[in-house]
Amino acid sequence: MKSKEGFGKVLGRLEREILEVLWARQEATGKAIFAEIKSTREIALTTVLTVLERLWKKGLVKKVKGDSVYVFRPAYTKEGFAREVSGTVLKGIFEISKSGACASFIDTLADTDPVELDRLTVLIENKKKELERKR
Amino acid sequence: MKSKEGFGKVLGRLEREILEVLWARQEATGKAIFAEIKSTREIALTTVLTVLERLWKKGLVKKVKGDSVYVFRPAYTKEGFAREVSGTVLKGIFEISKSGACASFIDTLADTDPVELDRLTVLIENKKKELERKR
DNA sequence: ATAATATTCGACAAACTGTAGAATGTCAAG
DNA sequence: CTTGACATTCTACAGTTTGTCGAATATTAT
Repeated sequence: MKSKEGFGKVLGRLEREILEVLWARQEATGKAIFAEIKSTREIALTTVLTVLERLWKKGLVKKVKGDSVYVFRPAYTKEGFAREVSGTVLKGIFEISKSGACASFIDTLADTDPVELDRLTVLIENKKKELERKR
Repeated sequence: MKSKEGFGKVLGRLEREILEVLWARQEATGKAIFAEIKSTREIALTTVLTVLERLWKKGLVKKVKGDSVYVFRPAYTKEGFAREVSGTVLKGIFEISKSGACASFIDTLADTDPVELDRLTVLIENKKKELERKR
């Protein structure tokens, strides 16, 4: 299966770069973010500002007036964001095939970081207990 | 977190509908697919044909000349497709946050179908054994 | 060869993302 | 209060993706 860009692309390249900067710094001005990205590749300040604005409209970053300049912050932690997004995506994929998605999940995890398998076992146990308590 | 359309949208609405028809039928002519979708909502034959063509270009369906008419087939099983796609998506999300994605995976699964938790435990055990064998 | 059918082409609209210059707003120093 | 310097927003365009079809072309059957 090819598909150049990959399916379920979650964010655009620049959007992603910006969020990564914000997650690393907790908060930053548009200019600071611009500077950091600029150190990597050619880009205009307004480009960064525009995308920040879009991220704000999407509710992914917060914008607060600081000392005469707006300061941006991520609206979600990396973990929270990954959680939300994968929740959405997985729900969609489960609709297509739960078993396929499960298999792939384990494969991908094992591929990426086998140690996580143990942690996952624990998560499952906890979840089971949690479900039982509710019952 | 809002985001009207959900992140990681895997396929467009019509693309998805068409694939679902194909997965259900194994194979079908464009016309047959058109008829099925038409029974649900107003749509033109060429619209369906065009999207079938695009799915073919993406490598998601096969197109074979049958008895004077092209017959389409899914290029992947539902399971295989879900597997591929979730592999891609998850790899991307893991890059953002493995723990977040794992947590969400368990949550979503427990939400959708708690019984699967046990099956997942088995999958993990098998995967661990497989990894050990390789070592 | 004609009429009926099937298939492909070309187009347009609406989102989404990247890109950035132009216009406008703000605020402090003179 | 006017002028700069800097900050922010506006407007615009290009490229991609998906949905949508009519028109043109090709194929088949009569």
